Amino acid sequence: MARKTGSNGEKTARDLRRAATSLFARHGYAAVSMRQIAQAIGVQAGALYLYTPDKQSLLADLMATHMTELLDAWQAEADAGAAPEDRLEQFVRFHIGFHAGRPDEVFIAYMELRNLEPDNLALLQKQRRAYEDVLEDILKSGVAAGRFDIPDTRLATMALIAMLTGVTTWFRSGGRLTLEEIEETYLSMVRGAVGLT
Amino acid sequence: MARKTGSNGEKTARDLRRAATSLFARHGYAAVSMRQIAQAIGVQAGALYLYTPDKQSLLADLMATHMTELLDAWQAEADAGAAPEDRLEQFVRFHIGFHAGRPDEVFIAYMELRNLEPDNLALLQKQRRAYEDVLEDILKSGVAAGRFDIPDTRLATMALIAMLTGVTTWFRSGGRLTLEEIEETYLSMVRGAVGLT
DNA sequence: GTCTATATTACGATAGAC
DNA sequence: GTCTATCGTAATATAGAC
Repeated sequence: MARKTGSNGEKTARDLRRAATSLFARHGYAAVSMRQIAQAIGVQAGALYLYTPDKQSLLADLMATHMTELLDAWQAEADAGAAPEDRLEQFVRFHIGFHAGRPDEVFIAYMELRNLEPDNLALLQKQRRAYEDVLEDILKSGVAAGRFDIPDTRLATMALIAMLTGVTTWFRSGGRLTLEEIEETYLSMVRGAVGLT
Repeated sequence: MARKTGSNGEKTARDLRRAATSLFARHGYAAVSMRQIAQAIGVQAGALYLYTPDKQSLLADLMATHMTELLDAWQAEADAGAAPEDRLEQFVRFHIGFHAGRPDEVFIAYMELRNLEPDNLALLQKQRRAYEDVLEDILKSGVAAGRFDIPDTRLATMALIAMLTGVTTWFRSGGRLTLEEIEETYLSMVRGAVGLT
């Protein structure tokens, strides 16, 4: 009971982020008004400005938070000492699992880059690049160990991330395939694509 | 000289489509105003309504035209009688080549679905599905012929199209790699992913 | 912390002159 | 075919009461 009666700030702050994430993903940042967000959480539009200095900062914060969580989650479970093929498998499972559980955040992180102002865009591109480098490092180590057959690790990185991230555009929990089945299929395609026998 | 002096309608109509395509791709449909489009082609905002009944129709028309051109272009060069692995190669080269030459249209076709009104969305999803079926038919024929090793052709279709379309997000003519080099690399990754030896 | 009220600006679309 | 002018609406953001 850290908060006073009638004071709802922390809950409203959480609701705001959740509502904005959902609305931005569904309709796009530019198409969503502050009034819509306010209505979704049951406050007046003016009250939103207690929690964010402006609409742009809200978008930038949602995107940066998502990328930070992504990078932290990987750091927490990565095993840098494992063999390249095992690290690749771990990455594929991690990427699909993490992204499938956050379809709205992923959608925003990929679709709303163009609505970020320059400073915010620069930060996000740095974070994306750091995540791409995670996979590229794995591919490089596999090539160095003679386990992977990849002419250009940068190109393969972009290709594989695009393939894996695409899952979020059509995956729905409870659909035709379980996440485990999808992971298996994608893993075998990724293995084939990098030339693992 | 089919047109009268001082009459510029056909050129303006072309300019309108080109400017709208560029602006929608760069900033997003919802973020672009009719005034911006008008300014880009040097007319007043009101004049745009001589060429489109409204902003939504303009978007829907651009997207449907792109998909129609994509499907027609494939029909014009597809060789349905060839062996599965040859048809797959042809599709990969076609897809990369066609999409790399139209980055703005591709961007819009994938990003602005959520801004289409229901009737327009239904048409576009039908067209997308038809294009996805092109690849899935190839994969199915390869599986039937014992040439491809694919547990789920629908899943593989979505994965491969996501991978191939991703090229447009970073490919720039004159960059580090030529389109031919990219085609070769992607082709070898696709071959591996479908289990072609 | 949330409210009402409002300043300011911009939007999509239309009317009618030329 | 394009213009100017404008209607009606809605946007972001702020001010100040409670």
